[in-house]
Amino acid sequence: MFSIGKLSGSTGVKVPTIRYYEQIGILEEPDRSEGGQRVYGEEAKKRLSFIRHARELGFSLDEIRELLDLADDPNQNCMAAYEIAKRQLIEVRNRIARLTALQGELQRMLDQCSCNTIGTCRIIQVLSDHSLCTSEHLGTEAGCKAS
Amino acid sequence: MFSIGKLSGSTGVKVPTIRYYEQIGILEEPDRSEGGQRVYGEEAKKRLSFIRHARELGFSLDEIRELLDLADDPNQNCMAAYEIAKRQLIEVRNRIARLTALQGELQRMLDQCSCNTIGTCRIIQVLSDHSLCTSEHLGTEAGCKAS
DNA sequence: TCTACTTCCTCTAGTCGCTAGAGGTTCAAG
DNA sequence: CTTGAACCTCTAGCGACTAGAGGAAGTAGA
Repeated sequence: MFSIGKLSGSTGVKVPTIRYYEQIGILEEPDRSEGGQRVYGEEAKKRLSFIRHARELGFSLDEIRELLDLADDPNQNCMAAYEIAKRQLIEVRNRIARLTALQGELQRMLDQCSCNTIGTCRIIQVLSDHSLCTSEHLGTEAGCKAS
Repeated sequence: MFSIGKLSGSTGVKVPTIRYYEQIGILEEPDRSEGGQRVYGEEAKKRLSFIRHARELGFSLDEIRELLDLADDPNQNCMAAYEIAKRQLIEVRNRIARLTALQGELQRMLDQCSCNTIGTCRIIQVLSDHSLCTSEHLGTEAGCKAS
């Protein structure tokens, strides 16, 4: 029996995130104390750990919802889980490929920069002119900075 | 002199995205036709191509704003641009490292799955129990599926 | 028991980089 | 002159949280 803070501490999932998971329905509504505060048991902890681990492995919350449904029914065939994981693996591979192309391009940019004035700066030049790039780095691999 | 549609076609940036860039101030407000429609010149096209290319290379719009400011002043020292690009390269390297760990873990999960029932499914087991993982895959590399 | 302090509650709004849609106007071709 | 595409503004939504306001509940020490 723990409070949301203890649950957070023991799983590494932040308190507002736990409440968010409850809100979107991937975590059950827990019992409440007399004063109305959330009280969790072991089952909730297991479920939250599962979610956290799956998030770390890059699964979306929708995929996790599916995986949790599967996990709740131990007699089902696990082909569906296999498919979800396989899709994720392919996704990860693609992202690695795109990022590797980016890495090469960035490295080349930096290598060629002699750090004089902006007017002659290779970095600015390359950004201005895609044709100066060697590889294709076309993936939309942008805007998802890890925190 | 082109309309927003032509600009979109020649740069590969979608029309609403161009308007969005204007709204957040990284693209100048263009002249307007008598009827009030946007009319762009070569300069806008160059700037938008720059933005697009930088986005492809994974820079955030804030970083692009900085890079554009730098590009506008050709006498400045390009150290600042170098730093921005270097930061980005480090970021990309980190993401590759995290994703590679994920990839390994997912692969291992799939390899061990014999596809019987959920009750014995290795995928579900691994997700339930982090200690079954070999490598550390702790990065928050989640939720940013490429489109 | 009182007090102080931490933790908890709900609610709303913001993050990033767009994307979608409503409801209306302008433009270009035939 | 008509048609239909492209344009306009505005608001709201996506995913997965994060931040903050304003207040209630729980807990540890005096």
